Amino acid sequence: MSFADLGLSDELLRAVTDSGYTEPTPIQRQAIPSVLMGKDLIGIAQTGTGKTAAFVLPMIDILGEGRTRALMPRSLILEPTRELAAQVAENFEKYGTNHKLSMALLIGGVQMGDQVKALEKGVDVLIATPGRLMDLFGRGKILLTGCSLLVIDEADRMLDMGFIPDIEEICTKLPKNRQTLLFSATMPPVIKKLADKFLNDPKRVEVARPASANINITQRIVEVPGSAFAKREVLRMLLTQDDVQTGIIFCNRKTTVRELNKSLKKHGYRSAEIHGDMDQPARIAELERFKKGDVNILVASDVAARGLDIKGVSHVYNFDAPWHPDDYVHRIGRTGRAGATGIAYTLVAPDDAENIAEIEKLTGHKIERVKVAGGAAPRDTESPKRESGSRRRGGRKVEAEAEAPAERVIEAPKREPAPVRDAEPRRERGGRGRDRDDQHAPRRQSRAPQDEPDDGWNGPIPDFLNYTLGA
DNA sequence: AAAAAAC
Repeated sequence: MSFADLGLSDELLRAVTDSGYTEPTPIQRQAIPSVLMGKDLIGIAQTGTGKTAAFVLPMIDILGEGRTRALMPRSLILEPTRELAAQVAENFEKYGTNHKLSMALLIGGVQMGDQVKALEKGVDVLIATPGRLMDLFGRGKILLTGCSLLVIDEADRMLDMGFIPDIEEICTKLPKNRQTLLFSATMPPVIKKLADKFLNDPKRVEVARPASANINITQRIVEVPGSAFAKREVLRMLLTQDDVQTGIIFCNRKTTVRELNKSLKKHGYRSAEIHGDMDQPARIAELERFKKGDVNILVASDVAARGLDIKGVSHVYNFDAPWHPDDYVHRIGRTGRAGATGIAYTLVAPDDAENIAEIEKLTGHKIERVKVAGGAAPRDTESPKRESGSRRRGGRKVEAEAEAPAERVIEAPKREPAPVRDAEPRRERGGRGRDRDDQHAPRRQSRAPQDEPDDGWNGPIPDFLNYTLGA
């Protein structure tokens, strides 16, 4: 089965081929022909399954066929987050290169001016988050009566975020006689009711949850003490031990994201951060730095957990075990994409045990526990020669994975001794090749005293390093 | 409990 068998136009097939895709995914195979026939659709699927192309491709052909000059928007795609909306827009550009479709990306956090201008010129596709769409609608800038095609993406996420009333209201502003596609990873009753209300005899398409099915992702749990300080130590061990090309580290809180990123940068890692307290341009900029490879580590809140498609993410770290098991599935799904392999570590403090039980119940399998061996390393290595910078960053395996097959042991990287705590963090004395970091100097000046523990080895050796951790 | 989303 190839894309050519799905009934798509030649121009579209060319764009797909040029993008490097040869074979449709299961959801694309099932959904595309029926969407092309104008049927309503419920897709039980999440990103990573090829869901986006499953609606973008047929939409491009549908809109391309009925082309008159678009005076009013002819289709609307609703997304829960700005990032996802932007990503769908990218898909339209990529696959729509051979069509002359116009679109408007209507998301918050950015100036309204350009969006209004696009709307005034007339567009074929609106890609929007609910808030900004409602805002623009309220200001009389959009007429939705020409939208005969509606996509509600990530409906369960919309529910989580309290968008369902907005969605319902938006639905009533669209013509009754339209085609509606609804995608959701799960089908809670509220979503089922929404579908019953706004879809007409939909075709139902379901594909396996990638998390339970994706054998490309190696999942591991590392048990750690509860403190953020200890977690950061273990995380750095893991980053050093593995050859982390591109990694995303998820935290449960925005404050943790900020603290961790700051800490990693202090330790010489090239990292960026993304969370909802940053304005949109900053989010885009950080994401871009990560995508381009200016940095290889992205510290993120759950704003980045779902749907973000970044190529070549080799590692995902859950700095905190996520509150909801679904989020675990989404987070680790940032790696192991498109047939690649990936590794997902979850740091589990005593408090996180409950969350882990939920996760294992959901995914249906027990996650392998690995140990971080702190051993006697810190004291043994008390040699002033051991300067640390390049070693930590090198990404070489500190320790071959020598261990009993049943139980992997991760050795603590050798480190410099812990001298008396001094006010001036010692790596700023130079000699560690961190000149590049000097551009961050202004930020250092404003360092708050409570940031001190970030400095890891300026303080006393943490007790936990003298034990073997793990189950 | 957290994060997200309009200004």
